[in-house]
Amino acid sequence: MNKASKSLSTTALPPSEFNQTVIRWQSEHGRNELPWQLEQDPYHVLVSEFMLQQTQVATVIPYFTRWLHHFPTLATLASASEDEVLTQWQGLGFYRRARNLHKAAQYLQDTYQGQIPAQPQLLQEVPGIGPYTAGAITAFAFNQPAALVDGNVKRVFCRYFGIEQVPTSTAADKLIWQLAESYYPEQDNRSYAQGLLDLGATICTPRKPNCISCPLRASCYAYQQQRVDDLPTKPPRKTTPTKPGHFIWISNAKGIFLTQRSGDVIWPRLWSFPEVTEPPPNAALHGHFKHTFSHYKLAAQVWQLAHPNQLAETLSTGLELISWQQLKNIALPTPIKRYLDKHQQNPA
DNA sequence: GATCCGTGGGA
DNA sequence: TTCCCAAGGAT
Repeated sequence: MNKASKSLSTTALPPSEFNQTVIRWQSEHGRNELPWQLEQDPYHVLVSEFMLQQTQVATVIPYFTRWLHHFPTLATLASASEDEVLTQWQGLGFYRRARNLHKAAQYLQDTYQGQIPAQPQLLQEVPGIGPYTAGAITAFAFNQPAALVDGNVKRVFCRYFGIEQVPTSTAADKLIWQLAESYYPEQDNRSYAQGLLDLGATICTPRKPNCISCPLRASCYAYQQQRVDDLPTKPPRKTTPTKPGHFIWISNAKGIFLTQRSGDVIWPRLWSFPEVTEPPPNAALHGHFKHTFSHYKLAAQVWQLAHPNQLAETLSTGLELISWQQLKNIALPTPIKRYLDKHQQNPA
């Protein structure tokens, strides 16, 4: 017995009873009609898993539906342009996921003739697929045995097994993955994996879990010890800084001058007002907006200039005049899109 | 190991 | 208003 497992719950069910309990509960109370569950198409699972990375189901659903309409197959996605991909992703956030999904489709076309492998170690070679997504695709697309650990699994396991370490720590991550490897079933892993996620999303929630409806409560460490509100252990919270930002508004009757951002900044490869480090001299304030990211807040000021040549030499990227009509066909960050919607009526 | 990367909804 | 956090991965 290793050090980590010594302090774990001694009332936990053995794997076979645990996973059968989860499977039975899933068939009765789990989610079985999500859009990516309707047809057992590995491409649908692939797309959904990329979109669901750090993003809630309700947010993903409309994006997923539109995506399949626009890119119905892996081949259509692989042959699409990056701009087209980003336009379909705009507003969903974490835009690297979109570029990774695009690269993944091309990789799968080139390497496997468009077939998605059913083995986690092969899947992890695919751009944008890490340990969780590899297990998820194996389970959900192919109903094959594999472990998977996401935020739901971490929360359920921390409570059920009495894991005290902060779930984002390396120690907890290693322990939870070891448990996940020990507990998945050889048969019916799709229902088991879905059941774990469903439990975490609908019963074993971060706040006010509905323990009375949980099929695992009788053998759950946190429930028995009345420590459901203590586990998983909260990490120390950090304050997010507020950063100033300066954007430039240059418009005329035809359209507005925008720039496509570089690939290694926030909003990579999306279009926005040109951004500068300092307000330009003699510029009038056109407006302002605030926006909250995952790790900082942006307090933006938008400065108005009459002509693009007032700015050209201070910018690293080129300006393009985007017609007012074309705005709906390019990928815009949400606050830029919002600002444009607000000011486009009187664009002067 | 720590940081970066979006956005929206709920309490 | 503020804070939390969601089917994580890459660097």
